[in-house]
Amino acid sequence: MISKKTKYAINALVYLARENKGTDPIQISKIAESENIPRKFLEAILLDLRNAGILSSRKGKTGGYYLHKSPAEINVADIMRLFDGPIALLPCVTYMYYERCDECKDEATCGIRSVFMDVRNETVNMLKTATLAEIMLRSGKLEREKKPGKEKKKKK
Amino acid sequence: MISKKTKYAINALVYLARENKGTDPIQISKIAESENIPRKFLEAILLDLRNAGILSSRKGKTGGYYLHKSPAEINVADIMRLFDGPIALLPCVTYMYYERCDECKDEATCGIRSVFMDVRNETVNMLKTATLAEIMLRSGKLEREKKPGKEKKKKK
DNA sequence: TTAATTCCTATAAATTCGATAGAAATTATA
DNA sequence: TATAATTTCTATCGAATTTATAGGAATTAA
Repeated sequence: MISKKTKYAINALVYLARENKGTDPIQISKIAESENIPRKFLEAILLDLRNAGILSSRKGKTGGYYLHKSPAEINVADIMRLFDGPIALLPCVTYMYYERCDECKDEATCGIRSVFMDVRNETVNMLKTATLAEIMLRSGKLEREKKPGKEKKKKK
Repeated sequence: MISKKTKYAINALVYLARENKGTDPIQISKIAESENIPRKFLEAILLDLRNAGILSSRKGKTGGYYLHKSPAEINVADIMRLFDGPIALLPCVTYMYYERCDECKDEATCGIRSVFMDVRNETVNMLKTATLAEIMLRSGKLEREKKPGKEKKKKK
């Protein structure tokens, strides 16, 4: 399971991607209220995102947060790594934070490692594809499926 | 990351699958020593595996543990679920232990949920395929690749 | 009866998670 | 220049989880 921090972060980012039509930054309290995130907790999260170069901020009155990159450049894999650490399920199959399993006999021939290596690769691929842009696209699609509107369906 | 419990469990199971040529059960201490697992900790793990119907045991002198199912019927997904709970990364995309995200507005149109649903499906598929038999097969393959023996290579 | 084992219950230290409190620094604007 | 609204920083805290360990009861072969 991902942590609440990561979940809150993704929700906040999607909100910012959606709402940021104008150029004005959006305040913490507005995001917190809209996304049902504890105010003070969100504060720390946004700060981390800013220090990671994903968000920018303006201080003082009329201050707030806004995306530092385009929604297509921000992906879930990076957010998860920032708050929860490696995506891999075993320390011996991470790229960045590799650590040997102390109980392991021979890593090179470990069948367990081989399995979890495949899982990591597949998962990272999927989560890298999951950008804010992609997430918004999916919501849109789901909404259109939900209420079959008056527009002609192109599919099928 | 999976817990040490799960990692130890998988290692112990693979060991049992490999070693259990004869019919005699294998003792906790032997597994613990061979796989570098704290004795008392392993005790609890094996008990859980037994209660889950994956291992059987014999008590008293000459007692020990052995597989209750064939290596092809024991998969990593089940082991992970037993010790670490759901494989899904969000509570709203598990099959067995579904729980609504309290901060969520509309689950049916949630783009985040859609992404994590895909990830869960793919991961579960891979981990179900990862049986003890499959893990042993992979080790064998890796060993053959490591020391290119005298046998003719069939591949390429 | 003894020795060797699994089984059971209780506990404990260390770490992580989710969150809050309070005040300092910054900035627009009246 | 003063004020109000905001981000930023530091510190702390309780609860849950993880990773074990201790000690003895129950079981069984010899």
